[in-house]
This record gives sequence, structure tokens and C-alpha cells, in this order.
Amino acid sequence: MAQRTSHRAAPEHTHPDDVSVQTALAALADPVRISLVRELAGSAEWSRSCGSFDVPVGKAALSHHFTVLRGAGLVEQRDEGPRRVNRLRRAEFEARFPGLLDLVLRDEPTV
Amino acid sequence: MAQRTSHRAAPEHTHPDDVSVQTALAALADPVRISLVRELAGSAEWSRSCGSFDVPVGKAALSHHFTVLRGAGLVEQRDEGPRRVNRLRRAEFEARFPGLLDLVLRDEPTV
DNA sequence: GCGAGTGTATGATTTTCATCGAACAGTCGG
DNA sequence: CCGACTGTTCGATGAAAATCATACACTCGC
Repeated sequence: MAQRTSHRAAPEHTHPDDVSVQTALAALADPVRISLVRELAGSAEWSRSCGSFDVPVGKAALSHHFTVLRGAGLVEQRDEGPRRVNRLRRAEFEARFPGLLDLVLRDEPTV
Repeated sequence: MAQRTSHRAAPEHTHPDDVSVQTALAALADPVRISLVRELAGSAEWSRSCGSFDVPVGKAALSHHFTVLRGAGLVEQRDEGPRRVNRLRRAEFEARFPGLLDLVLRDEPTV
């Protein structure tokens, strides 16, 4: 039989098409999640594990934020050995909510 | 001297240019405020008083929501006799957050 | 100027959400 | 098989936000 990469339950994903505007906006209206999305946008796909992000919260909260991002159709996850790697669903999200992601990514904080 | 229309304190407004993406998203990530913005978009400017909107909340909460919308640069208000009439700041908001308002207005709930 | 109509302010209540600590579950290298 | 590493789950906590009821302020027609 085919080789299994993981015996863990695969994370549940929601396609952007099944997401309401309100849910999408709520997902992006949080400073930690905005940081995650921005960092993710600046990295190659599947290159970032959940723990590799520079956000000031514990791993429990971090896990929660990724759940929210998945539920909003913003992030796709895949298990790779012990870690869970991420990908920003740019094209799909853009198709569903044109311009929205760009607004978040372009509006960098004035450091 | 010039005639005064109102002896009330004029409502404080925030221009969309002075609003962060996060604030804008948070303002639009609420069902009641989404309803207000949609109804407002379907009416002539300055034609709707605060109490004329069909939302399931008391007037105290309603007043609060308009404060949030003003603070996000989404709504402009003017006193007209006993009522406070509203205007959606379409052009200004669109200039600051291109496409965002359209997303909210286009995504009508499937009734 | 009274009273109805409209909106704001205040304080309390409720709900929602972000967060943490601790316990648990896979994965992988030795 | 053990131990380090990664991430999830659970329960509790705290903060923020929505809501309400009440009281107050302003406008206007009578």
C-alpha cells in the first residue's frame, strides 16, 4: 500500500469560496494573525512550520490562530514529519475576495 | 451673525486616511455594522437618520455602532434638526482601502 | 414652554475572544 | 524504546466588545 506520511488527523480546511465576508474580515482583524499572514506572504510555500513565526504568544494561542486562519480559507496546512507546514492560499483567496489580501499585505506598519 | 443649525456638539470624524487596516477590518467584521453599511449604500446621501435603520438592537447600541463606523472613516454624520443624518464615505474610503467596501456590498447574504 | 421625537452618555450585564499553563499525542533520532 | 521536539486539546482566566435600561440633552411643533 501507499506509504503514509502521518498517522495524525489531517487538519480541517475551509475553501475561501465557503467563507463569508464577515468571517474573512474577522480573521484578518487581529494583530497576531495579520503578522502571521504577512510573514507567510514573504516566505516560500510550505517552508514555514507553525512554530517558526515571530509572534508574542504561546504555542497554545498560536495553534488557535492557525485554526482561525484555516477556517477563513487563508492558510493551508500539511503535516511533514513532526511539524505542520503552511502555505498562504493567495490565488484562491484572491479569487474569492479580490484585493483584500493585498490591502493587508501592503499596509505595513510604520516602523 | 450666521444662523446656527444646531447647538449640539458636532460628531467627531476620522478620515479614512488616518485609519489602519486593522481598524477598518474590525469595523466591518460585525453583522450589525455590515447591515448599516449596506443599507446606507442603497440610499441617497444624507437621506437616512440613525433611527431609520432596520437592525435588531436598541438605540444605545445603535449609537455605539455609528461611533465605530465614524471612527473607521466609513460614515459621515451631520445634525439636521432633531436627527442626525448619515452619508457613506464611498470615495474617500475607496481611495484608502481599494476594493474593500465593494467586497462587503457585493457579498449579499443568500436569502 | 410642554411634550413628543431623536440621539447620546453612563453603568451594569453578557458574551465573545485571546491567552496561558498543563496535559496529551505524534514523529523521529539515537 | 526513550527522550527531545512539535503541535493540539482542555480548562481557566482576563480583557474587550456588544448589548441593555435608564437618564439626560437637544430640536421642534403646538
